[in-house]
Amino acid sequence: MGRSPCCDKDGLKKGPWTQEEDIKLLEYIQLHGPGNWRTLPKNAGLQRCGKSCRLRWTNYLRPDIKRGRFSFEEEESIIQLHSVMGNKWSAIAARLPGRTDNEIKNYWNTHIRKRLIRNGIDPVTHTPRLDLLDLSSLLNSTQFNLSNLLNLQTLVNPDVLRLATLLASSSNLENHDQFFFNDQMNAINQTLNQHNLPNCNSIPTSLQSTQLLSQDTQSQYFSPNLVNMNNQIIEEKLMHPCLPDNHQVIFSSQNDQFKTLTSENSSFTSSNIENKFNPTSQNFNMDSVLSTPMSSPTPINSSATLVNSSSTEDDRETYCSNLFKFEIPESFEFDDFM
DNA sequence: AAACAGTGCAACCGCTCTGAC
DNA sequence: TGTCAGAGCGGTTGCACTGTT
Repeated sequence: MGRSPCCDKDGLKKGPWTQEEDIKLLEYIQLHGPGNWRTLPKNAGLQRCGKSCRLRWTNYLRPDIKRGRFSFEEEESIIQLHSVMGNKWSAIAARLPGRTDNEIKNYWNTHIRKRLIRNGIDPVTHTPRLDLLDLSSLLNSTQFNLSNLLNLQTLVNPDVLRLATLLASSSNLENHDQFFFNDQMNAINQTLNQHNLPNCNSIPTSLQSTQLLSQDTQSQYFSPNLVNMNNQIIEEKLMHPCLPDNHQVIFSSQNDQFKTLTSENSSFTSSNIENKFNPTSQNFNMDSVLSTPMSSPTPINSSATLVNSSSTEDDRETYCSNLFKFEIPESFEFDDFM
């Protein structure tokens, strides 16, 4: 059973490639182009398996390969894409110019996966492991009674999420933090599911609540063009079980696309109503929601550490850990919030 | 300083899948 | 329909480097 090997392995070299071998392979491919890997080694004068040549080319010698450390943006993209695609490394690599599937896979296994685990996030499901979450400290706080909260099923969805939203927005989360915040939102929904509560996916909508956004802020988010474009884009109140009456959503009636808060370089559209409020949807982009400047009606401290693309491994670790530590100030009245 | 353990990464292996013929 | 080459994937190996004892 099984197919014959791609080439006769006897006498073929294995292990690290030498500079001479690289030059031979490069020169041959420059003349004839990549492909026909079975005959390539012989024609190029290489004592290598065709597959080895192909891997050497695709993973190292290709001119568009980007070497060096992954930037934070790349890392963030990998996590985001992995949450959607799983271990489809080539598909992920196709969206990261200059990076190979093997490189991404290695980086995932040696860095990202470990970091997610350390920070209580399941690297497979991308949902925080609630048993490890510091959110438990919040739930166990003297001002927070989970059982009381769970009895208020009509309020729990939008308001718990509003609380999380407030915490996040007041933390001035930047792009890096927002991605992990997205995972936390999933965890909250997971908690609701565990208690047989309706899963509320109204996070983007909650962020647009008129309770949270001043008129000025709203006009800042939604350009006049968006609103007045021949009445093709309208403001509409969607019927959603999680939404209080004053929650509003803006979407285009022309192409049935949801228009949400846009940051300077990202916007979120969705092709149908169902996806509009589903943060786990492939089309959902938490960045576009959370990266928008927002007023913070309840100043709450956060220990989230801002990290830029040149941050160190320790920095990333710090912000990952701190992201799960919502610090509730003494002055914060949970009863008032509820 | 030496031995050892841990880590990161390039490369490989064995297998499956896909598309062309 | 079967065969084959190429592509892709998960897992593993080997080695260099670094940190710890």
